[in-house]
Amino acid sequence: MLTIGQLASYAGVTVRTVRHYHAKGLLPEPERDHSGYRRYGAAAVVELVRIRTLADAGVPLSRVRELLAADDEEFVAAVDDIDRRLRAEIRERQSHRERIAKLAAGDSLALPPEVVAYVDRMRELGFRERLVEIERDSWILIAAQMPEQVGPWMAMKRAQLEDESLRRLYLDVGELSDCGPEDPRLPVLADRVAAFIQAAADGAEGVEDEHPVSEDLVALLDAAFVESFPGAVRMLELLEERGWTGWTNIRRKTVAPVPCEAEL
Amino acid sequence: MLTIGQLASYAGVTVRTVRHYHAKGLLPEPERDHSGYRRYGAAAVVELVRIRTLADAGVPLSRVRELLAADDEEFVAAVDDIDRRLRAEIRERQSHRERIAKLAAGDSLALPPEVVAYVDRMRELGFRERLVEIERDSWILIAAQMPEQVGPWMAMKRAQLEDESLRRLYLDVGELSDCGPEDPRLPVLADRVAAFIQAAADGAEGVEDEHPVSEDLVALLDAAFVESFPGAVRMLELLEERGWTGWTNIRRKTVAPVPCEAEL
DNA sequence: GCTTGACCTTGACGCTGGGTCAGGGTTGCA
DNA sequence: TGCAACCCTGACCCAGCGTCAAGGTCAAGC
Repeated sequence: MLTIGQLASYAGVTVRTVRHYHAKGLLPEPERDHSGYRRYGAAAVVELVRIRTLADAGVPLSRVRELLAADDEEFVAAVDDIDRRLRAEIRERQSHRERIAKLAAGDSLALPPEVVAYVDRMRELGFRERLVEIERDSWILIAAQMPEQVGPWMAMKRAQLEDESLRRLYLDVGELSDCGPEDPRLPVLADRVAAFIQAAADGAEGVEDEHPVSEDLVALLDAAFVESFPGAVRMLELLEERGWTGWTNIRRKTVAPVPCEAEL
Repeated sequence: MLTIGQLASYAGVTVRTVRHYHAKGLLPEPERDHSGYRRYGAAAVVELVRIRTLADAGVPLSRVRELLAADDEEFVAAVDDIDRRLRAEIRERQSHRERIAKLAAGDSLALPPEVVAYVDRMRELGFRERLVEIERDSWILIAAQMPEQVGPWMAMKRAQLEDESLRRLYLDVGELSDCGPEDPRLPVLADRVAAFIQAAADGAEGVEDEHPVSEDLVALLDAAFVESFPGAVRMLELLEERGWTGWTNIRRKTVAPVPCEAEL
């Protein structure tokens, strides 16, 4: 008669494993001797080896019992199923390998390469670091929501960067990073932004947005802007005074009807 | 300000996942509002997307924090490490696929093909099913302990099967499957076995065992024999009377010196 | 007879990455 | 005012054991 340790060593597994198989009902609990020790016969070794043969071939323990009792046809069907699972797991790891290799190859985290090029160009052109960061983070958010739009949109942005006057305006927006809410540069900047938007709007009257972005995303990007710049809230107020609302997607303010006292 | 559900949906994960990341310290716990709800800013979405980017590339959560904070060099080293793990996992599944395919191709469980051929031949020759089974189980045990020995040894056993007189003896051993301990066929069979072993021993005087088997394994195989046949114990006794001990590996009995009364 | 070390016993927690209740409070809209 | 849709914490669940804790048992050596 064998003790659990002997059984385990014959089958090349640990004692814990044997007990685990008992608990799972894979291997029947044997008789106990007078002191409560489990005592096994040779047949238990055979059973255990058969279980390990399946387990070592990637069969989940939950299916081992079924396979041990299966006839040929059931066995082949079950094996088919398990093989499918194995292939799926392999494909998964392979796609993981590809993704992680791309990350290591220099993609900044969560950023498509076009965006990396864009923020690099911003740095070259001397944009304030804070502005570059908010831009990068914004694109992380955009890429997460609508990855297919990033490519064409990015091309447009890059072109804007190379436009002298626009770039100068945008460079100055970077000064927001050290403007408090009362900074005298804010109204000046708001004027320039409003003028630019007005010109753009005039030039594109009736033209739909090229890059339709959900309200939610716009709100999120505006929030990111506000979180990043201390002067951002004041800037939004100044733009409202000038008839514009929002930042990410600046629009003409629709004048909300002020309720008359009579209506209250 | 975002609720946890909004944050989760921006990042394409479940609420449970966000809370899990809080618990693991991957994502900092945000402020709570007056009713205890978590309130997130846009920066949290960015962080969460970055975490998911790594997780989706197969980075274990336990290493995500490290990678988010890593410089380029550390990042590449960590990625190398993770890629190694992924490759190892892929190799593992591939070997699982091969093994399970072999099992489905007809290998009886845990049996090398030579052994399958051997037990099939036993059935063809009309051996008792019980004997075939104990033979098969014995080979499962042997293959588990010393797989490399199975091939050559099996060749020898197959040759023995084709030896007329030996086969007849072995066929009759199969009758043990319905012999009680007092069956009159037992002494006759024991005589025949003893005679055969004697002859074999005479022919191989001084020759070492071709197939050295550990004492433990021999004991295990003997135990399997005893478990399978009700008459096995009696058979062993009869062989002892004839000067032999054991079954799997029958040897001349070394006569233990009987203690004289004077010595007690 | 006593000690020591190697076994054995049950019970419980740990790992991964969340899923899925349970039992309760909050918010927002009709 | 009610209802659906959120939110909260706490807890158990999956696989396949590893590992510790706290205690009982066995064989051997002194």
